[in-house]
Amino acid sequence: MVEISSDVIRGYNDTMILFILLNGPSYGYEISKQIKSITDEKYIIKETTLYSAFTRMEKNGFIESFTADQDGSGNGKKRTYYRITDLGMQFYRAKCEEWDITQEVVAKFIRH
Amino acid sequence: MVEISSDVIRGYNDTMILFILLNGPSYGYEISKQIKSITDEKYIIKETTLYSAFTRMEKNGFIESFTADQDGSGNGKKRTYYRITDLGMQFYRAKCEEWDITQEVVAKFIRH
DNA sequence: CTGCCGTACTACGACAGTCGTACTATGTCT
DNA sequence: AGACATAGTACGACTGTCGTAGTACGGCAG
Repeated sequence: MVEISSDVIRGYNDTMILFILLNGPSYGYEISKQIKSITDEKYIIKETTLYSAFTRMEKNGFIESFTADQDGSGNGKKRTYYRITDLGMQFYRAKCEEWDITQEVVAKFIRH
Repeated sequence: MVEISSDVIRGYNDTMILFILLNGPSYGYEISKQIKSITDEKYIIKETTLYSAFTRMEKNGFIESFTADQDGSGNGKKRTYYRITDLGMQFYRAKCEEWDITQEVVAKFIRH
């Protein structure tokens, strides 16, 4: 099993998180599980990486946080949810474009 | 013009350098020019990044250095050349495989 | 003959993002 | 009672990249 090094994904963790948030607000644990399942467990984001990404992206205005109950039962258990902002959308789209170029560039140095 | 962020390429600078060295020994300045021309100036490696990559890769046993004249004239002007080692070859091949997976993984989070 | 550009580096410190480790706390399953 | 999943926070270390600066030589223009 080929491991993806963090130095490669670095700079795309934010993009992955924002992608999940395109489908509506979500929270840490759920997002990490989704990334895991989308990639067939090929990439598992570390908790610390994830939560520090939240802090950074909220500071940058790419996401907004709010707290809500775990279920609709109002039983008091809270979770921190995140929602993508317009600025976050813009950033996400820019990253997608950048990815195309990056792919092209790196491919020139790959030989099989 | 879309700029490639260093956080994306990070972890592939070494691979690029090794790719150049597949065609035989080379040295810093020449390698940087080749990367620039191969990528149509889409990616320009910083000098400091390049030379610190040399140090790191030599320590890791991926490359070997030797000094030689600038031209064949033996006029005393020296350059530091680098040659890829067997271990470097192995590393390069592993990185190529890793790239395939990475591409696949990241693509799942890109929407156009 | 002076200054600038291209070549070919080295040194040093700053910074950002990731990661290891550890800790808290609740609920459920066995 | 203890393990496991959930849902995080705190803190310090590490790595690779980058900005800045400085050295040194050769060639060419003005």
